[in-house]
Parts: sequence; C-alpha cells; structure tokens
Amino acid sequence: MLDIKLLREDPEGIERRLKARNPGIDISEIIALDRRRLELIREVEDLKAERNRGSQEVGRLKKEGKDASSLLKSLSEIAERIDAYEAELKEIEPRIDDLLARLPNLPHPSVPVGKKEEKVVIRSFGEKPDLDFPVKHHLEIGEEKGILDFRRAAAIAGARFPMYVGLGAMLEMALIQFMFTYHVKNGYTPVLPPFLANAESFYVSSQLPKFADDIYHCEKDDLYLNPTAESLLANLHRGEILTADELPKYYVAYTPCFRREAGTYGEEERGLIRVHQFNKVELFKYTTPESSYRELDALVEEAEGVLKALGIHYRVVLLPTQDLAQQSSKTIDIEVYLPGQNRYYEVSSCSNCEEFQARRGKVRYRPGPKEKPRYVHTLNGSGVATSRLMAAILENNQLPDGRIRIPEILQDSVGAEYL
RNA sequence: GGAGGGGUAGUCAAGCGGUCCAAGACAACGGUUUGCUAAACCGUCGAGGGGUGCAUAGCUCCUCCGCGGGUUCGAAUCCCGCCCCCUCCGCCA
Repeated sequence: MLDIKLLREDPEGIERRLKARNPGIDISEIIALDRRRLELIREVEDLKAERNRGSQEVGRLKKEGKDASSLLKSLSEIAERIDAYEAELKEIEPRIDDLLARLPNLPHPSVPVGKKEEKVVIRSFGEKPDLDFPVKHHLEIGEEKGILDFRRAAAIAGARFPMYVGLGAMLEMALIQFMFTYHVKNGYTPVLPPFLANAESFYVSSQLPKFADDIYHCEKDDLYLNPTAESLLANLHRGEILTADELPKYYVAYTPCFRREAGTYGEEERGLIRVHQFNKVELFKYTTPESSYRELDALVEEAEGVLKALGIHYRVVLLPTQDLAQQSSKTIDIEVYLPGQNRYYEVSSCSNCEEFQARRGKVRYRPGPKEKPRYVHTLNGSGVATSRLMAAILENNQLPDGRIRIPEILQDSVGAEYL
C-alpha cells in the first residue's frame, strides 16, 4: 500500500514511476476521490466540533435546571448534516482504499525499466553441467527410481500434486531439514506458522485482493491455504510498534505452499516445475528503512548459501520493473539450471517490499524513546523452494550409469549415497 | 457446538449516559538531589487523520476504550451482530 500523501504531493511523478511497472496505471480517479474526501472531512470535523461544544452546553444547562430545548433542536439538525456527509464518506473511502490497494509499490531506482526479458544476470555459481550422455528429465528419473508417483497422487488429489515415495520422500525431508537448520544457524528465528490464514493476512502481504483466484479458499471457515509463508510471516507483528533494538528481526519458516495455478501450463512445466503443492523454506526480515537494501543483498547471499552447500550451479538475476510482484520495490531471483530441459528455473525470489506491507499491517518501530513510530521495511526470500530444487538435484546429479548422486551433506539423513 | 467470565493506552488497572479532553500505578524518558549505584522528588510520557507551517517543530480540530452496526443532542458506558482469550460441559484425531 502506498502512502496516499505521496499521490497528493506528486501525482505526475508517482504515476510515471508506476507506469514503468505497468503502462496501464492511471491514478486520476484516486486523486479525484481523495480531493472530495478531504473536503468532506473538513466539513464533518467543523460540524463535529460545533456539536461537541453544544452537547457540553446541554449538559451544563440541564445540571442547572435550565431549558435546553432550542439548543437541542439545532444540535439535532447538525447531527443530521453530519450523517449526510458521513454517508458520502463511507461510500467514497472504500473505493479509495480498493483502488489504492491495487496499485503496486514504487520500484527502486536500481531496478531496470522494462519487460520480463530485460532481466539482468548479476552473477553465477559453478558451471553448467556438461553431461556427455543422454540426459533425462526429472519425471523420467522419478518414475524409474520409484521416488515420484504423480499417477497415484492424481487419484488422491488430482493432477499436478506431487507424491514423494521411498528415498524420494527421504531426500525431500532431508532438504527441508537441511535448509531450515542452515538458516537457523545463520541467526534466523525458526517458525512453524499456521498453514491456513484469514483474508486480512493475505491482504496485508498483498496476495489479496489481486490474486484471489490463485489461492485455495475454504468457504466454510473463510480461510485460505498458504501459498507462500511470506504471507504468514508478514503478519507476525501485525499492529505492533517494535522498539529500535528489536530490529532487525530474522525469521525462517517451513511450510507447504498451495497454489491453484489457474491458467495454462506449458509442456516445459511438466513434473515438479509447477505444482499445486510444494515445500518451501522461507526467509523473512523486518528491518529499518536505512538498512533494508543491505539486508536484501545479505538475504540473497544467505539463500545462495544453501545451493552452494548442495553444489548446484545457479545464477542470480535482477528482475526488471514489469516483472516485479505488486508489493516489491526490488526483486533478485536465484535460478537453477535444469539440464533435462536446458533451462533455468527460479528457486528463490528475494524482495524488498520497503514499507508496502508494513503500512498495510501497521507494523512500525520507534527509532528512539521520544520519537514517532515509523513503518519498518519487510523483506522476503525463499531459502529455497524445493520441488524445483529436487528436480535440479535429480537432473544435475545424474551419472552415465543412470544413478543419481545425493549431495554429500544430505547423504547421512537420506541414508544413501546414490538413488 | 453449549454455559459462564473477560477484552480500556507499552504493561497492570479504574470508570458502566454529560466534569472522560480516559483516573491511578508500573515501565520508559528528561531533570533535581547525589562519592558511585540505588532511593526520593519534579516533569514528560498512546495512535491515526484534518487545518496551518519548510517542517517527522509548534498551535488547533476530529477520531480511536476487541471489531462492526444501532439508540441519543451526547456512548468506554445502553442495545444488536461478530471475533479473540479464560473456565467448565459435549464431541473428536
């Protein structure tokens, strides 16, 4: 959520910056409604001041046993006028809120302006594996080894739900446990949050109102299934005023993530690439505005640490304006390479949302004892998402003889060296 | 799901139609005193929004007592609906 004061002060400048993300953005309706809103507030507040003075006078007159009937009559007229103005306000304010809630965050100046394709590769780790034998797709590997069973999962839940079996299940659990512990050792507070959450929570993190169709919804209880722990962790301090010495706060959560993925899938998204349910270890930071970009860089490095430890080749890319999620000012993705398809896939997306989510969730901190509360900055990043990480391991670590080498640090917990 | 109790500022807590512009205490902060620490004393001390300011400074107005409605000239206080917490009962992995 942007501060409406920014729109008032510099509507052209703000609109120009937002158009870099989405050329279709037009803030003129918000500006017009807001102008009317301010007029109404002025009227209402003047009237209320008058009413309050009058009401006190009524109390005084009654105490003295005097007649207050003419004053009461004029006050009741004022009350009617207040009602009329407030009725209009009540109609206008939700419209402003809704329009404002749909505007994206302002992009950071360091973000390249442009479409998806304009993303910039910042750095990479390791080499593209050069496999001199016919490489298999992870689906094929999964079936051969009996560690992935999409067919039976489909009978249980439907298409595009994964089921890990045997060493596949062991490997998935080992990955989760390894990543979770890795970040805890780096100073993150471990959290296992609820996996369902209410609408308010998704509004704060900004999945709602825009992405209602992409989240599973339990009608009866009006709860949503977690699509990313970002949504949950962004609500951990809702409505709180933190003290300066509490910041920065680092959280790591493990959750399954559920996504409806309504729309079309391409052939290249078969298997574990795009599924309705996957496991993710999520990193989340609450920081001061001054430190948030330093913290973003650190966040990316911490996520990279996981892939380095697993020995997987990846690259780090800076997303351009038109590829940013609504709440993000700047996003850096980590992509792993899948030799089975000769393509890179995102396994981590690290964003600085600045105060966009904090404003919605009213998460603030007090810089000093006497100072006014300010909004914190929130950052999130996958650390990382498995399913895709699993696919990467299966495809990158295949050997000419058909075996799959399990990354060394996981061998003990999986209980095997090869699949 | 049922019955009862409760939700007031950072924390505790009073108030139950008009002097509430929400008491008081604790914590915090500033100061006085002080060999140091502590104590004592004095002062400051919630949030959001509007107006006026270069101002996140002052001044001023409005709103907020779990959330949303209603009654009233006037609601923390009365009425209705909902949410959350506690105790007990029922059901259940």
